[in-house]
Amino acid sequence: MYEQITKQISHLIQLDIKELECFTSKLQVQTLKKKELLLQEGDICKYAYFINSGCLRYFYSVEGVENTGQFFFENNWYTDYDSFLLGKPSKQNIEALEDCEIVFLSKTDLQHLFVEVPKFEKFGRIMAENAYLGIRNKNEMLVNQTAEERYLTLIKERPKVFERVPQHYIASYLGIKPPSLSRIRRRLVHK
Amino acid sequence: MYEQITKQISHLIQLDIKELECFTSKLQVQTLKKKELLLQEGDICKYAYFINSGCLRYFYSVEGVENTGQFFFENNWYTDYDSFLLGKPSKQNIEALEDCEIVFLSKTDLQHLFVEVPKFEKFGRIMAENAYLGIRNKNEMLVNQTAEERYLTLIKERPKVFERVPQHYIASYLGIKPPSLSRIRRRLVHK
DNA sequence: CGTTCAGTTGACTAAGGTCAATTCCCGTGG
DNA sequence: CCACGGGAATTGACCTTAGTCAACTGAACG
Repeated sequence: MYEQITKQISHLIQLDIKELECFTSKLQVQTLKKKELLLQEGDICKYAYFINSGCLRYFYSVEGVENTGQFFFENNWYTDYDSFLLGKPSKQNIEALEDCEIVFLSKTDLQHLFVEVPKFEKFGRIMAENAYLGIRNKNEMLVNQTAEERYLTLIKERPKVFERVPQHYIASYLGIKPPSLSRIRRRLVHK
Repeated sequence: MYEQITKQISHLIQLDIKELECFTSKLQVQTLKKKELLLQEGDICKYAYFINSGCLRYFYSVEGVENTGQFFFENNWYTDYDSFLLGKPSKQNIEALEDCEIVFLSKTDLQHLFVEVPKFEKFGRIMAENAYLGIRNKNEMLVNQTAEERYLTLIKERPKVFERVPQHYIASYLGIKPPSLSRIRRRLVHK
């Protein structure tokens, strides 16, 4: 159940059996069917989620239009850090794109962990740093590249996304509508 | 010299005189003239910068076009976290928009600090969390709002920016060109 | 088989970009 | 004190890109 997550943690910080046990005792597991929501807009995000298997996306829903921010696959963490840190209602929805097994850790348990085993502060820092790097990367993509360049970057760097995610979600991730993605694809094959 | 920064730190973590001294002993100061660069694209960002006075922006330069990411004023930290954390060349330029006094802390000193005074791990985590929240906020603005909405949000939430920053930088921050910002402004007064 | 939904395509629209001319603002030096 | 120079901001004419809407195709599933 917790092999993947403990493997990752051990890679990050040196822990003895007892400390590791203290960590895993705080974990919970849940499964999700495809299309189910792990978090809904308006909820306060009280957990950090680790994907054992499956695939998630988060999206904003603005005036009925969905705006996909990112896709996450197995062995990755995700949480709406904004809501999680500040304890305010989330603007995001987190949805299963496939059936998923999710391990999760509550904010209060994480805070206890920081006190009981201060080494976990480092874990907390690295989580935050990774969250930063992820959104920063997405941001640079949106700001510095054209839609076509973003598409090419995604194909090159994360071809897996195209194998596991429907194209209208990819369009939304790229910041365009499905017809535009179609046209970009057509332009590119005709070159 | 270090009053502002120590005040901020003390607010974050409980430190005795000796620990605080350990921190300040690692700080350095530098001044910048308006338009000077604190960091140039291609450099590896080895420092975290705290603004004692003045105002900075960071921007990307892509095919000769500048792309402003954010403005920072006194009593705020900034660093190119991507370059800082990963030790890779920065894609950003950090420029003084006014004459500045900058306090800075090197990455190696920060790492020593984490070892000498582990409480500073918390400081590191909060720095990363804030960096995340900042870019996350900017990203949501770009992704969920139209150019006009972004302009109105900026006026409402950070009117100071309009008092201290030339409009062509603001346009670039909003993700548009100066003529477009001009037209948005005109449309709005005629309503 | 028929329903449903993703993906594509065409015709048209809208938002923002580009380029160039003009005006405004401000600092500097005669 | 005023005139000039230069960059910032505005404006107009035109262009490019993506969005919208609707029709159509095709594959998936019950």
